[in-house]
Amino acid sequence: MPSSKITIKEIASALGLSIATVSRALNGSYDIHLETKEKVLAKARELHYKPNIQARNLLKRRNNMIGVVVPEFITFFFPEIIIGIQEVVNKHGYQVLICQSNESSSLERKNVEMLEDSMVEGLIVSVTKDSKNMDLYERLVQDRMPMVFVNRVLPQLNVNQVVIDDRKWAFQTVEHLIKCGYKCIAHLAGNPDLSVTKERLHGYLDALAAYGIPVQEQLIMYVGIQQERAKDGIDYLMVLKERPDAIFAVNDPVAVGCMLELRKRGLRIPEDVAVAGFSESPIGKIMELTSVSQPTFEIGKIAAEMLLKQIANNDLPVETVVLEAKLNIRNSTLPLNKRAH
Amino acid sequence: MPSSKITIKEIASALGLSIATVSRALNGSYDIHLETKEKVLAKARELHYKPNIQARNLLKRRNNMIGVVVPEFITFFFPEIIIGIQEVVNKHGYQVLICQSNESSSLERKNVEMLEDSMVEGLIVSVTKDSKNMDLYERLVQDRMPMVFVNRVLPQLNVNQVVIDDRKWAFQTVEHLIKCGYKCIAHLAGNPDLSVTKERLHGYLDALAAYGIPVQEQLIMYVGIQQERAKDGIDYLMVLKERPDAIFAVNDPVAVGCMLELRKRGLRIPEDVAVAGFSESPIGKIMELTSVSQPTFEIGKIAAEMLLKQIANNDLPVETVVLEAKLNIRNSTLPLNKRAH
DNA sequence: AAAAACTCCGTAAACGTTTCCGGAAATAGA
DNA sequence: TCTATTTCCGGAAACGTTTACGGAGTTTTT
Repeated sequence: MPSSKITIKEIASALGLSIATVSRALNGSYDIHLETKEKVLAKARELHYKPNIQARNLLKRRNNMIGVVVPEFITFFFPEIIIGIQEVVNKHGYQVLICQSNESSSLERKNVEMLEDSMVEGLIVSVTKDSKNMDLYERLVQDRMPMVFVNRVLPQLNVNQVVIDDRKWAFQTVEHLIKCGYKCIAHLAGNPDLSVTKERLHGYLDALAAYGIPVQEQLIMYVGIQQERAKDGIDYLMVLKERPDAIFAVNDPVAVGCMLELRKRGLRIPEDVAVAGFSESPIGKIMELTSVSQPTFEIGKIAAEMLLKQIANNDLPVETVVLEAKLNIRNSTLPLNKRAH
Repeated sequence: MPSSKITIKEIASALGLSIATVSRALNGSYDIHLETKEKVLAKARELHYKPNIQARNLLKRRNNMIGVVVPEFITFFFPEIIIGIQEVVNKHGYQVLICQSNESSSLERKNVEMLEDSMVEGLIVSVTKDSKNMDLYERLVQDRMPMVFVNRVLPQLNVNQVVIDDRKWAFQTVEHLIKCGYKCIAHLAGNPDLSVTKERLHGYLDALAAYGIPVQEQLIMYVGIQQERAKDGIDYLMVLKERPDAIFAVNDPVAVGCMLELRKRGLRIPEDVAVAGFSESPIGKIMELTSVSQPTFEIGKIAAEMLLKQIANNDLPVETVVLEAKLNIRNSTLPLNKRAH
């Protein structure tokens, strides 16, 4: 019963030893007689001794914790990244404090400050969709807080990053649409301040340019990144004089929203309108949505490794790691000759 | 730049005060001259002073952390519960250490032990599908660790729980199928050791009994709780002499797996086979799956409140809270007269 | 046989706080 | 003016560890 009150001191007095000897017995094996070491270990087991890591941490000026801040963890994406992170850091004796900012930059700020107060040794961050806390992160960089940004980054910030080449993969996706014979390709973009929004839009424009297709401003609409926002995009696109025959959405939720909305209107996918997404999701897969899959676990693992390295040596040069991705083609986009008519 | 090294001592010597006064100035307002208090606060701001909570925690013998162990957090279910938990505990200055056991009871054990070593003040747990760590939790109960179990519980354990009445809602779901006119209702059950498996099976049997339908053992199959496992169930059920015209699945993933597998075989839902799930998921909703929705956020919130109460007073009687749920009827189950033929 | 080296252990300081206790100075009461 | 009270502050202990230092006892070296 007196389980949580057992300290090194109790063991010492129970055995007529000093706390120093007990500590040595429990930790290493230097300067300690084997016999007394075993006596101590036995007594520790008997009393259900658990070391107080807070005391240890205080002394060593660390706490074996890192913080993770993500915009949400309802969908599979960030949870998978987090699992990757945990897999790596747990092996090194670290625990992870996970915060979700619910896409609110003020909550994000609060979370980061809470983690700072908790004295985490480092931070892995993916910012909210409005990316508003530049000042906060600038201060943290200045205060030399080890940090790694993943997926949604702040390009202006000189800090470690783990990303994929959103621009390149957006290019490939749109190129695929072009090669399928789609003539009028719209883009539903995300929140304008988001790094991934800009990159993917860039890739879309690159592809059009590469194939000599003139850009039509009216085919680009910023709808955000949530499924429910797709309706606005469809409402708008479907009444254009020149109606698009394909849509490249900024991500899978929006693409899925498009598919549901198009179906509601009795339009066939891909015969009437093709749809492609980004950051392949389980739902997208089930709905046969063409999309780019990201190496989520890998992102987490790499980010964690970079962070641990930086914690160990805070003078390492800042690094950006770009991971590979993959375009998975499914029935939401098909070449002309394979489409039913 | 000397940001993280500023202690109360630095402030004291910079101002020619004792650390005691500085501490008083920073904390409360007793026994302190207003003027010196303000001087201290100003200096603290100037030096970017951040209190060392580890030292404080050591002294106060707490650490403002609780642990959460869930079997997974890839799907929406547990993340939503976790958000509910965080919302409550953050308000009380607590942080949450989140662990996922990946449905492995040995990893679950490791996680719990890690959390114990981290000296969390309490634990919220949902066990893995094989529910194997009874001894561990018994010890924790004996050691008076504040704990609340959610969703997947250990009924033999005398500990706080937050659940829904799985049996009742399974009953209602199957009753709905019966009232729709389905004559041969199969049940794909989860892992046999899981509390929810047993309860939902119970509800299924209750409903059959209530409507005088004889139980047919061959219509019940334990397939587990994962989407991929649904194929086994369909493979088996679809070759029975008396083929079922409705399936009640233990949860949404299995139900979704059924729908996909049935579609592959060209069977129509619900005309050829109806499908109902449990614990409504976003994917299920999109696929028009009839299911029981659980109040996930609420589960988290209530569990957190119970845990905080128990942390504050460890002598409270053990309690089981049963929350309401809701049966949402969709196109995967339709009454005879509404089905297309 | 004395000096040197090695084993093993205890003392005490340190990590950064909070808080009890006592005391000096200032104010109040008589 | 002298005592009683109040206001404000410093000293020091405590939380549970780890570890540098020194020293007693034993073993090895010369």
